[in-house]
Amino acid sequence: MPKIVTEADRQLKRQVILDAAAHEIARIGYDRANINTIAEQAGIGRGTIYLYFKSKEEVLEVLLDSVGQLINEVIQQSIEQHGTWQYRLELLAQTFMELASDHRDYLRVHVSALHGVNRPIGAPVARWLKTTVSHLAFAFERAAERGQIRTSDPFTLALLVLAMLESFVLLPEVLDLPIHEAVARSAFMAEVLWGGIRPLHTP
Amino acid sequence: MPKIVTEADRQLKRQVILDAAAHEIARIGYDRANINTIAEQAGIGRGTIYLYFKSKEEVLEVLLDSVGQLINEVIQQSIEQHGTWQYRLELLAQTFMELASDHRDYLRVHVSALHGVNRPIGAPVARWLKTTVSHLAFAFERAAERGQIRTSDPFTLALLVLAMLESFVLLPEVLDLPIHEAVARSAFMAEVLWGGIRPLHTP
Amino acid sequence: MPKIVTEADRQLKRQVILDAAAHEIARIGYDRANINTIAEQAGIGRGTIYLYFKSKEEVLEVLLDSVGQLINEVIQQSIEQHGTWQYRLELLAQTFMELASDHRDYLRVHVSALHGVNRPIGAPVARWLKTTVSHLAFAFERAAERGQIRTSDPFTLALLVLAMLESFVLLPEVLDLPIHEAVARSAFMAEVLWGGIRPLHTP
Amino acid sequence: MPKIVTEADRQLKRQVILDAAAHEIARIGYDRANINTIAEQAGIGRGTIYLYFKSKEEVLEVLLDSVGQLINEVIQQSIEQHGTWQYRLELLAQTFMELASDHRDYLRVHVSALHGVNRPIGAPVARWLKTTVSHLAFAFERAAERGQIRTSDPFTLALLVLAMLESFVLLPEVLDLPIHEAVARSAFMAEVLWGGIRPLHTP
DNA sequence: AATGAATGAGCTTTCATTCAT
DNA sequence: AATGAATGAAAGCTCATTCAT
Repeated sequence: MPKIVTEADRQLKRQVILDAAAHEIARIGYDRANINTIAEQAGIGRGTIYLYFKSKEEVLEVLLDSVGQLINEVIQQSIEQHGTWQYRLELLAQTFMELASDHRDYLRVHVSALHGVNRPIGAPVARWLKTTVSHLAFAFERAAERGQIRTSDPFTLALLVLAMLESFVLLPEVLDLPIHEAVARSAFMAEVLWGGIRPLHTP
Repeated sequence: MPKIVTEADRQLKRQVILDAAAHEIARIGYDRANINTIAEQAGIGRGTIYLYFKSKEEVLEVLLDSVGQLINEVIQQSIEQHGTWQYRLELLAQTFMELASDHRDYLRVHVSALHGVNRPIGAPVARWLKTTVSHLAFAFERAAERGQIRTSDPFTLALLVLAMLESFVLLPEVLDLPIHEAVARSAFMAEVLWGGIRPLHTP
Repeated sequence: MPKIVTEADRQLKRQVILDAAAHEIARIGYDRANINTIAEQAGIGRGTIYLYFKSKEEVLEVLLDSVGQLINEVIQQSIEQHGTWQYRLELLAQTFMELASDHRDYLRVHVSALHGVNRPIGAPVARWLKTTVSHLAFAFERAAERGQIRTSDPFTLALLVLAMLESFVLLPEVLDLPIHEAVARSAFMAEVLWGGIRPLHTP
Repeated sequence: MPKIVTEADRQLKRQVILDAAAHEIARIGYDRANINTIAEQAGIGRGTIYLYFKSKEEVLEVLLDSVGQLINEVIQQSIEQHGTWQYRLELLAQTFMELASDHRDYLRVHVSALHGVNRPIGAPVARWLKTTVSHLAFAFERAAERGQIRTSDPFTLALLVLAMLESFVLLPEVLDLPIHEAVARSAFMAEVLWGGIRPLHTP
């Protein structure tokens, strides 16, 4: 009888590989990240990676899709909340920061790919950006229609919000902040943003 | 008899090389950018590059320093203006957009290196960020002291402003805008930002 | 309780593996033939092959021995016939063609290994060639002594005959002939050959 | 000034590489032949080969085209001779043998590729075979029309002749003959062949 | 000063073979 | 007995850098 490997086992090992890959790519970038090193860090043989992924490129694609989904979920949950948009923005900033803290390597890879140059490999993240900006812009547009926020350009606003969020992933590295400090900063970010879009009559 | 090459000639050719390098790196990234292709685009021989730069890495370093200075000048000139901070922010956004439009390749390389992963090569841009954030934060702090703007965290505010500015390098890819449209978007950005930091008593 | 596997069962499964191997090797050659693909085509697991053969190399060896024996039998039966040598040659050509048609993959592998380069793996076929040429040469020598054919160099004649026969394995590929046409061609081959060695006084 | 390398220099070094490749491929076959070893035998660095050939596959293609041309020249010169066809066939056999002796590695590669299995890489030689068989068949057809030889199937006859010639590349390995002996054998081959196709009225 | 031919380290990927189940 | 997941040696190829000219 063959060794029995369930689909769950496969997914588990895929995750181990993805984690190792995220670590390496976050450290030295996709091009320099070495399949051999990734395998070592994943505690498996070099060839084993190719039983789980078609190529090095596919590892990155799955990685990016995975983190893209994570981010989308955070955004979705935040902006679908009941309550004021001030509150929603605070929540968005905070949960995004927590995500970045929990999955630091993944976020680094994501941001790196997003702002990275136009290699074919950047395409998936570019698509992600367009989609996510659109969703966010739509939410802003509805909010503006209802007088909950005030904006003349929901699309660009959405891009700005995403840019702010993603730039905060850089914070820990640049400022060497402990995590609770960074969370506090995210609150400030939400505050500035809210100031920029709140309806004039709000206090 | 050796050909006489003045320092000005050297600087000129260095610039030609840097332009070619910026083009290639903006296109496919530092790691994939090919010294041979860069030499061809610069119209010189492959080995000649090494008479002007120690290594491929040095080319990038000089490139990044160069664009870093360009950005600093734009920022400096904008925030040192006379007039309201609302005006200064508008000017900053606009001139930055013009810079991004005039030196698109350079800016792409800059943003890519800034958000890129932690390779040794990223260090120069990280230093640039710390310095520039500090300068900007200092200006915001002074402005806050004078009641020209309202902020509780000048440092983070500075980071937010830079994040907004740099995010606009993505605009062409995301929105496919003609340049005058993009400039208009920058005005919107300044508007939101100003809304977020203007003193409460301002109109 | 171990499954009981008789020697006959073993031989049967060995044959299945050999067939699959012949198919793959005939298609893309020994070096590129993939153990995994062979196993799939044989309808067994990858590791199972190693219960029946020591290595990939051994599979080829057995394959070559097997087809070598097949050919020898055809040759033996033809030249041991009663009747004129003209008849025997015709029969040889025809039955060889039928063999090539019935076991096309096996013959392709055989010819490929025979004319292939001097890898250790070619040794078995080289031995086969020496032996078979010798047998055929011996028969020609006896026939010459009895005046049934006329030749000054039975050994080289034997080599020529084998070369002609084997070259006909190329026929389908070169001429895209249907099988009965190819058989007709084999008759022509026998005719030319007979013309070259028949005693002068024969009609 | 760059190092000046003339086209003649290039061709010379290409030839050195081809010779080394022919040696290795004749020894262990195309698939096992190692670019590294070939480079070593050619006395150059590993990467240098790729300055002269696009890929390992191209090396083989050029190699095969080159030997194909050599063979074609020998055939052409022989069958265009004045004199009887008996003489032409003798000449053909002899000059072919000399070719095989002068360029043993090249001929081994040629024959190996010709009888090798249907890898994409075999296509060039298959084309060569079709063309060359056609040419030869055409010559035989004309000769038959003029009553110089007697054959009912020029095409198959041409294939037979080529098969005989190529089979003699195996001679050294099978018989371990010194070269003059091998040439003598080629005379025998021509003799048998001539016997098989000479017009009935010839002596 | 300028060149581009030459180099070899280092990369991704394949695949015969092993072995726990 | 049978399996297929796991392995790592080995291969082709790219490219930053050197250096003879």
